[in-house]
Amino acid sequence: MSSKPSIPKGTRDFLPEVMVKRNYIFSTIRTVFEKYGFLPIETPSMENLSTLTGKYGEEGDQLLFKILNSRIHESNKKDQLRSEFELSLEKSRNSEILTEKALRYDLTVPFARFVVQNQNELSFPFKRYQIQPVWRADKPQKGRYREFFQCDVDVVGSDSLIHEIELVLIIDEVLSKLGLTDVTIKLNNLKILSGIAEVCGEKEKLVAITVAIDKLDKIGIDGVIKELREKGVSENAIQKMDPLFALNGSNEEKLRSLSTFLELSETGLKGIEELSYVLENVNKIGVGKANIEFDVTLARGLNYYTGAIFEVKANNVQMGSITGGGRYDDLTGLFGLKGMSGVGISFGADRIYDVMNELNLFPDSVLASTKVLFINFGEAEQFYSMKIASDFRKKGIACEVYPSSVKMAKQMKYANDKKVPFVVMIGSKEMDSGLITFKDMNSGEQFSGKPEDLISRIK
RNA sequence: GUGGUUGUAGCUCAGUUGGUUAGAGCAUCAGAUUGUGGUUCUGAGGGUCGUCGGUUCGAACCCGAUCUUCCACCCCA
Repeated sequence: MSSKPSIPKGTRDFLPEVMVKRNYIFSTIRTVFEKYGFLPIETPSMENLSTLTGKYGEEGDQLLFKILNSRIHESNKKDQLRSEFELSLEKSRNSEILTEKALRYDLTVPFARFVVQNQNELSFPFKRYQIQPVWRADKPQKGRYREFFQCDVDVVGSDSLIHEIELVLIIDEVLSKLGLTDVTIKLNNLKILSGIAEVCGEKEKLVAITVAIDKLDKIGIDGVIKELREKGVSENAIQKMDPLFALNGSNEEKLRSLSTFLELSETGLKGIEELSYVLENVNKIGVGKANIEFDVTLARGLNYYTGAIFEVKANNVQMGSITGGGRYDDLTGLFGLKGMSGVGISFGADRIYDVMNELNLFPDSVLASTKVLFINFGEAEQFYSMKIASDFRKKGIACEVYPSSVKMAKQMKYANDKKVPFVVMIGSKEMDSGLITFKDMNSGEQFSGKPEDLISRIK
């Protein structure tokens, strides 16, 4: 029996009205990326499972969309398939006989794979951008989809902090171009977090510690301490961490008190130095309205970051981070290419869309693709209009001729609904005089003149 | 994955202890206005009440399952 067709949970169809707005976001981002010298690449939707597993931590592995191997019903190893499947029911495991491919989880790890694989074609430092969908087998919520677009910029083969500085400038420029001015760019450095763990004498508990203090905002000091205890962090270490929770003041003040805290950790001090350098120089160059904040509690779970960590939050909107990233010193090392430091960020296009939609930040002009609509008064008038429309298009003006000579109110309404700014009327009067009548739909004013008069008005 | 929540017209939502033909606003379409939209007036169309099953003389309403939405945890764009 036929039931309504549907699409998988967490995926969406995009109607034209939505697509125009999405494309506005993509093209804004792309334009900025290119202005900073980044070049586009694409990689396949699916990667070998072995490329992805183990790169995102245990949680990440669970969120991979694995692809079942094709034609297993034709296999002559059915016993092996059965026993592997039985084992998979008991615990998470990857068995190549069952699944050897997965949809990509992000764009960074496939990029590292790409760099290693194509290293002889690339010249370093290599700056690339990549705008493609990624997939996560997460439980969907608001702002959390199973298929969504990431817009990544990364540079590999350079450990210069100039890139960290430029990434902050890129974030600022993209978001202010989109009208997202009330945002906070949070910065931290993994070396600072390592230093903290070191000073507390719990170096090997780094992940547990960072994950716990990341939740400070949410669960408070007591909650963090409780979680630290549960994770087996010693009382002594927890006590030592106390000053961290009291950090406040300007970025400089926070860094100063932290450098005292970290004075015995070479790594920690290096982190402070890097972060100070980035903050100082970003300030010198200057950004728009974005707040830039050093946040010690900012810890991203990804276990490949080694230096700078970035995260961007839109203020006054209930939405997770809209951009995130960091520096990874040895991601290509996992694929056999040592000594290639990389750093990059990723804009979450779908979340940016949701935030912009909620705050009504899409300009009307985004929706107005057609600049001129020619009213259709009949066949002779229609072809006369089409000739002029053709001239307009040669001048780069998007226009259309209404397809049939239905009553004018309907044609006007079409222009109005589509937010077309100018309507041209050519009836027998205009055909005789060689002039055209055109109306400015915003002001309601109507003029008579040559086609060039309208063109100059539009430009 | 665990726990909870939601679903009624294209959209936002009413719908009484279970009781004739399920309503409103907005949107759509038609007319008032045969060369003038966005304002106004009149009218019309549009629903298997998420889906499947159960209880009942009778279900939008009660029960079960399933899907979906949103929320918390986990994690994250």
